[in-house]
Amino acid sequence: MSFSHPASSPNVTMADVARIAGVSTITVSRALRAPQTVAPATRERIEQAIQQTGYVFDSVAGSLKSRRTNLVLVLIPSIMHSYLAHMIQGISDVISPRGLHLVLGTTEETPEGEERTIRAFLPLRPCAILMHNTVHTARTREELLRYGVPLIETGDLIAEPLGHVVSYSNHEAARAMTAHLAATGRKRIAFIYRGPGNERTWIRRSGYRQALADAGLTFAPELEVAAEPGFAGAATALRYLMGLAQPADAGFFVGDDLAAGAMIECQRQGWSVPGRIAVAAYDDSELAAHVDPGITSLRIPRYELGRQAGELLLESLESGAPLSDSRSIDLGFTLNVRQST
Amino acid sequence: MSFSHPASSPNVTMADVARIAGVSTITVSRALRAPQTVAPATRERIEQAIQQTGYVFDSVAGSLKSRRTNLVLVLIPSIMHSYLAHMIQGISDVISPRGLHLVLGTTEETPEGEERTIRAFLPLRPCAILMHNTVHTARTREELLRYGVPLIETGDLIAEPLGHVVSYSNHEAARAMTAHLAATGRKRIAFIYRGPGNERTWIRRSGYRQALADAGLTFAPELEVAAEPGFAGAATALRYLMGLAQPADAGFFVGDDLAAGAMIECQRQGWSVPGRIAVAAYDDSELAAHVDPGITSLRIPRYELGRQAGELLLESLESGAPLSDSRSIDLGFTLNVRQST
DNA sequence: ATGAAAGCGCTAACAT
DNA sequence: ATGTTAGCGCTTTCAT
Repeated sequence: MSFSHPASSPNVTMADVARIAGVSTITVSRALRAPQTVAPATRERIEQAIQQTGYVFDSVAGSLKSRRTNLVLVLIPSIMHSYLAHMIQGISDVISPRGLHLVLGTTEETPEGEERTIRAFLPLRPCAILMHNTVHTARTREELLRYGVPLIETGDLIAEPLGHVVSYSNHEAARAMTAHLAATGRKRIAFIYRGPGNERTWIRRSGYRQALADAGLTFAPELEVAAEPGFAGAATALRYLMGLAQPADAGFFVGDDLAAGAMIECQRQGWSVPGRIAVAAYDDSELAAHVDPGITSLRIPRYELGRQAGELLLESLESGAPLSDSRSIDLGFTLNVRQST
Repeated sequence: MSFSHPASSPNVTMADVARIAGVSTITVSRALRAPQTVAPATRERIEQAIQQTGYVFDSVAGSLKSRRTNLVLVLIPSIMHSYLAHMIQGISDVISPRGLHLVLGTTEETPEGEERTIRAFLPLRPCAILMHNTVHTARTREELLRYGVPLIETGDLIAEPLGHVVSYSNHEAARAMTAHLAATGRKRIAFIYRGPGNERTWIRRSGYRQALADAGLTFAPELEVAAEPGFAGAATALRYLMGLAQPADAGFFVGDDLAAGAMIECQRQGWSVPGRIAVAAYDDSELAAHVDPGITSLRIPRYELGRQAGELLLESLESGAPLSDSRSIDLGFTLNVRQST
């Protein structure tokens, strides 16, 4: 597509500012980037020239020569996943004060979508890349490693990351919750996830299965249910589970709002919680804490995940350490037991 | 800050590709941007050279020469406001296929924050700017107009926009809901907003007050309450309203999740809804529709707001029309009446 | 503390 | 359909 709209019309350049201030362009450049290296009096004249002309620095030109942008690419499955908002805010809070900007891309939940998105974004020359995903195509892995900027993966603690990892263990979190349900005497614990599920879903499911095995409970395939998104999906899944020959006595709802939908359905049907069925949620929310009965949930430190990822990114940029010596940070999770279990 | 990390190491340039393909750089450039203007055989050789070298286009250099970036600046109050996610997704869905990238900035809810953010982002030379805000400092207005790219404001239909407007009327929406409450016989209608409130809050309040006047109800200052954020804030506000000498008989909850918090408190206190008090929400949500009783809410077309803003932005970029001939699009709202009123 | 020269990797403008 | 020339606005490098 060709845009006839100029980014900015007859423009004031650094050269103009320099001329007015009676210095060379490089001095203006230094006054902007490292003020302390320019004499106060000179700086003053430059400031005035900038005010007078309304000069706006052009980082496109700056980046071309310096071979360094201030763009951080953040790749997420979808913007609509509200649970990512906290993480993104965490990233933003850390990088913005350092002059870095956040460019948002979505992967549509698939490695292929991620590959397309990355290919579309690399021409921007981001100075770092953060991905809420740990499963990539071979080409993506290769292209990212070749590109050579700091890489951070979030989403799960993985064995062979591309670069840094900041996360918690999905497997352990799901296992801990399932173990809690088993410890409170539940025998028919269902695992309800938002279909069609992604890599993290399967990891969580493996934690669930492991906890069942640990507790000596028999694994029942009919208790693993892919729910349609939304409250209605949760309700449908729950009705199915309660209608089984051997009904579920606990539901572990893995995904945005699934547990809330289930609670509403229990109320509607008159199924007492936790009397008839225990309800547990993967992700904590204000709702989970405030409804009556409160919903037992896993608290994932989403904001902190973003903050730490941002910090790590800044450190990496400053140290210039090679991708190969990467760090893996485990931020853990908390099991908030409430009245629903 | 100085980063020693190169955005990309010893790089393949267009000149390298051109040499290998046996053409000039401009031909490679054309093959990438307008393939149909290059002979198929030539194109083929260029493709191969790109594959072979792993060449990645550098849009920093491209933008410098063409004076045109593909960055769209999207300014929002805060990333944590989940109701904006739909709008941002709408924008993204429209602009991504056209090769534009979304850069996210936050204004911290104040015109001064917005001014700082814009100043920090203008050096990126975004090709368009979208703001979920209609109140700007004088300097911001001046800087944006001078900068000269297409501008879109969302958040409210305003009389004197900087550029285009895509929104609905906050005043009319609040008025319609309040009128509905009055029409169903409520006399003591409370207006509960998330404190400290922003420009949109006051506009909505003016709609509320207008509807009261229209219905011949006396305005009661004690019925306008700034709630603390979160469910607890809504509960506190509600208890206050019910404890008044003349208690409220309807609550219009204006802000994220306030209504849900109120419903929970009603349940806890045993206040029947809508018998003892009617509950209405400014913003529709899945929760509002599914809880029992369902919550009467205003549906704001958030995704569509983003989509249309994106479309308008693309049109503006293509037409190159001056900022002055801007459009104002009213997407309206819907009043979803449910059992809570 | 400041400057001169060179050039980053592309694309506009004008050929042919 | 393809090429030549020039230069976008900065920063690097090397001087002074």
